[in-house]
Amino acid sequence: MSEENEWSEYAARLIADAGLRRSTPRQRVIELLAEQSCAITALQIDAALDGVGRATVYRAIEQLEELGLVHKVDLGGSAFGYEKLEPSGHHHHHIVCDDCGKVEPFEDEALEDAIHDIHRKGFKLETHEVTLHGHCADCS
Amino acid sequence: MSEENEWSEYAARLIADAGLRRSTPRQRVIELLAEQSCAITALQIDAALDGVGRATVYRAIEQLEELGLVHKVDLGGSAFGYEKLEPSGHHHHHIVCDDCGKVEPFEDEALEDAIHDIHRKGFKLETHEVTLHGHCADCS
DNA sequence: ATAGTAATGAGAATGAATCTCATTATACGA
DNA sequence: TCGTATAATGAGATTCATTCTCATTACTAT
Repeated sequence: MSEENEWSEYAARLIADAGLRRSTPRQRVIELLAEQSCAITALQIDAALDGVGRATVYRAIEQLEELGLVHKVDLGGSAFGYEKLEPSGHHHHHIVCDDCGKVEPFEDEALEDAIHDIHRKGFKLETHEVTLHGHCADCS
Repeated sequence: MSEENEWSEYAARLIADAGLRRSTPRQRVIELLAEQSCAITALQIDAALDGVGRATVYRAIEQLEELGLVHKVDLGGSAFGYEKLEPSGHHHHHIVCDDCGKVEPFEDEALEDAIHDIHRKGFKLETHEVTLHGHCADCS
């Protein structure tokens, strides 16, 4: 099974388990998010899905976030980006060019290890977000 | 010299080097940022400084950011936070409770080491931001 | 002191995100 | 399958952080 389908079926299951209905608009948001390999903004989703209202897009994202299916990331632009959270835990972080706004995903095992070694009394840690800032080759 | 004064004098120097004038409103923004031990929003700065216009606060922050004196952080709320960047490079990251919004700073040497070992071809890295998300003791 | 111009503040404008509420569609029991 | 309860939706209004405009003020160098 492709990773996209895996995630969207996983999402459908958690939605059902939460007692929410399987509505077409929400399903379309899920499928669009499933196709992305990196973050996408709420307004991009809204623009991509004709016939799905903006409010529905934001509501769907909010629910998916609460279920731990989607992660909000600040990529330096004017709007937030959202990306799916694989049930496997596999994920990437981002490098942002502060000049042109270009975003590139990256993965680093040592970084993940260091983060998982962090424990803070009184906090149950769930997710984390790492963003590296700098200048890309074109802007240097 | 206290760390606050160190930073605000460093900031004043970079402002001057950039050919900008030493204006009272901008100086007050710098001093307020210098006093903070963690992030503060633009509107909090605006509210704290009577007689300093909102536009001036945002403009000052923007300039300080460009000079590498201030760092913007997304702490999950509706507005961004800003905090001073010590010339020594000494800094902290943040743990956010996704339920109540509480923010706590933390430092971790192993994490910093792992980040400094990351190199990405075609990118000149400058700063980084790490945010851990979870639930605090009160919300668990 | 004065001229040149960076900087400011009040308020308007923008734009992402949220809210409202009348309408529609889904799930579930009969 | 039908009917009902109610979750979910969409259009548009609203909120609120941030940015822009522009006439006025105040640094700075001469």
